Amino acid sequence: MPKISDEHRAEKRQQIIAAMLRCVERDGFHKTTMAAVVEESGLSAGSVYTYFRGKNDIIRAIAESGLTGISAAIQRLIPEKGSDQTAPPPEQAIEAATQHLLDLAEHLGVDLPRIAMQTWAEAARDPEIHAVMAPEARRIRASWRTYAESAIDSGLVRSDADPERIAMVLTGLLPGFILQRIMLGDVTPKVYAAGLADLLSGPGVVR
Amino acid sequence: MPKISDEHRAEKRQQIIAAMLRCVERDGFHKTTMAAVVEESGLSAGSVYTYFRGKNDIIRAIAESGLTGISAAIQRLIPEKGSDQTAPPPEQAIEAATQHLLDLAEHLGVDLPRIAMQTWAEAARDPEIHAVMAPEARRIRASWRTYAESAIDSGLVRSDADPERIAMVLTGLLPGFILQRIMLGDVTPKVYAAGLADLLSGPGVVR
DNA sequence: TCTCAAAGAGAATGAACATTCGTTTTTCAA
DNA sequence: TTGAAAAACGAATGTTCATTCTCTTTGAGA
Repeated sequence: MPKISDEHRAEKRQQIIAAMLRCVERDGFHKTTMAAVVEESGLSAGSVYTYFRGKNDIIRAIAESGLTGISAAIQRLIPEKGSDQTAPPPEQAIEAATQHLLDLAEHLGVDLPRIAMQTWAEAARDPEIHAVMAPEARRIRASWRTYAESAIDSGLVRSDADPERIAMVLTGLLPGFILQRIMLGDVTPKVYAAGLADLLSGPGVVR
Repeated sequence: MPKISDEHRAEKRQQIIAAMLRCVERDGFHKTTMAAVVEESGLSAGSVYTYFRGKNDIIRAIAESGLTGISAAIQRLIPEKGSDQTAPPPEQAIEAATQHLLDLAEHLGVDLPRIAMQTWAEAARDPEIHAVMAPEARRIRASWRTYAESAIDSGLVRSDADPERIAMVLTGLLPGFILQRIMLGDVTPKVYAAGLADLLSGPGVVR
């Protein structure tokens, strides 16, 4: 009985997802046709439908895998609890996070900013997509919160600061980076981080 | 010859745009049907098509009016050139800008964050929409840049800081606010600004 | 080697949708 | 009041698209 292994099944699903990602980059979710996904994947219509229940099922899969890994990348910036290492300053943390985003995009061979935009738009209108994406958003916020606590402990931020609020601001900087990449195309992790450093250094005297 | 005045024409167009905005809030651009816009507007299909060439034409009109007024609102935060007034600190500027966004949404009676998300997604995939939206994005950046220059002059930011970089960060905070409103729903202008204030105050000693 | 269940293919199907078109209603200059 | 031109209407149209269905191929186990 020729039955595909779970492994092969996962591979094929990935192949289809990758095909749809390439389409979504160009056309967004609702302007990509299944015919385009079929062609891009190199499979046939019938075949695609044996791996996914339908178009919405592929969209859900993309939303789920979405920005997975961003929260983990932020976690890595945070020194172990109880270690004597100090947290990096916020501008370094933001540079690392945005750079990680670009590296991830290059690794996947997709235009991550454009795809992120499409999935956020989908989350904004479809409660089901919102539900699958919200946990990662919460994880990203939580990672920044842990970072903020660590930054407070390290003396980088005043001790009576509220880590959750700080996490909101740091979380907010990422979509701002992505949107400006799309709309203006000129931001890079380095200059973005430098801007934050300028802002953070306050009215410090020059040299 | 019964011909509609330009004024009446503009009113009708506005009525149709408002109807489509209500649809887009729920369904996004490509899942709202013209039938839905027709019903929501209270007009007939034929009538809608005498005011707009087609669906894309309405989308373009929405993208054009988009976030108009945000850059102007930011401009208002900046003291007159040569005046002896000092610029507000960044956290106050961000609070005012985000609050203005929410006020504008309430005034228009629409869910501006959701609609902004949809238009950005559209800009990310359609060069024509990108082209009509980019100028306002540039204006917003330019307004923040002028603010940054003013903040430097006022001694709020170190004098060797680069105003363009600072503008990138401040510009980036707005979409970050909007996305977190959609995904997590908990940010408000006050707490967002307070988070920025915490971050900006650096390792200051408490009291 | 043979069998048969499952995978793959791609044409066919039917629903959904944007737009048009023929008709009716409204408006206003004469 | 009237007539003609424009606006409004909404059923009809033709296309596009997701999904299904039937047929063919594949390959693991007997």
